[in-house]
Amino acid sequence: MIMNQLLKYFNDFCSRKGLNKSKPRDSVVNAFLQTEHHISSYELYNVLLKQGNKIGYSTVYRTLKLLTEAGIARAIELGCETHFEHDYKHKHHDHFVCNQCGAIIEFSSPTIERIQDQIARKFNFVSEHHSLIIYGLCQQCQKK
Amino acid sequence: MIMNQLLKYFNDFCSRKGLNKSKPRDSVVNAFLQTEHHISSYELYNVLLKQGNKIGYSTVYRTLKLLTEAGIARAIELGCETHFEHDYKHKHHDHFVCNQCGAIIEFSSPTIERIQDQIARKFNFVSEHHSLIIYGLCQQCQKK
DNA sequence: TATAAAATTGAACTTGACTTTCATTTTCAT
DNA sequence: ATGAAAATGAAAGTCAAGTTCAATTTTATA
Repeated sequence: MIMNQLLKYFNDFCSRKGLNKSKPRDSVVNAFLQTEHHISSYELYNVLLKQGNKIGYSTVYRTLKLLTEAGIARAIELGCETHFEHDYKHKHHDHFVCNQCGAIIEFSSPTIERIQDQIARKFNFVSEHHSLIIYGLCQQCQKK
Repeated sequence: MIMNQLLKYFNDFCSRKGLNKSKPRDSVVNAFLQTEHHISSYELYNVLLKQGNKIGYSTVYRTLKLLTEAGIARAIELGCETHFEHDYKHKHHDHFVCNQCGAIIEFSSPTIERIQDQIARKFNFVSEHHSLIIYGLCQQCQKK
């Protein structure tokens, strides 16, 4: 999806919520939409500072929360740290985490999704969402 | 496995590491071996206090780390809190977490394990361990 | 456009889990 | 028994997350 469309989508979402416009928030939204893959709130905050924005961490934090609420960002709990990635029209996926270099690699498997649903049903549990992280060694680190 | 055997196993582990014996540590080990399912370090600490033990949180924390190192306890990251469960000769399993009441329910599925290994291989990733948490509603909370 | 009410910001603070530090106490080999 | 080494636990330090509130910015209305 094109960034302008996402921007409009988010602005509409904010209007519906009765929120005012603000430059700091816009800069966070833009920076987030330009990220690839995962980013933590602190990482995004630092990206914004490096780009020369005058911004506080709270605004980054709050905007990421808004983006998540709007369905544009998706929060992933990695240990104690939350990472955010694009959600809108991106299908669910899971993650490999390299124990050596910390790389986070996405993957998705319809089979795993299906089996998880089966198991939840078997245990009379209603599955709402899930988190699967496979820890190990990425291709680069195996060579070393 | 019988508790006395686990105790011996742990004491041998400590001997090999050149650790001295200590009463506070023993009380933590005993309390942990008597738990069922998951417990956080603070929960275990409170159990010990309620039982009338004079103990500091650090000792509980350090002993759980030792137990994990020995392969008797297994650490599970649940959001920001680490829970510990019995590991020795207990097979790996995953968890449901109820979004309503917070209940943690164990399940295991050889199929899921197998497919995870397949996928890791497909992505040239060496799987060392994994964490799968399915969030949703437990049986009780569905009724409400 | 001017103004006042309402929303937003961001520095600082609070929280909660985890981890370390270090003076005191306990253990253990001699 | 005694002294070196290890263990303890109160207190302090981290780190990310979440909250507070005075100051600033935005917006609706005059």
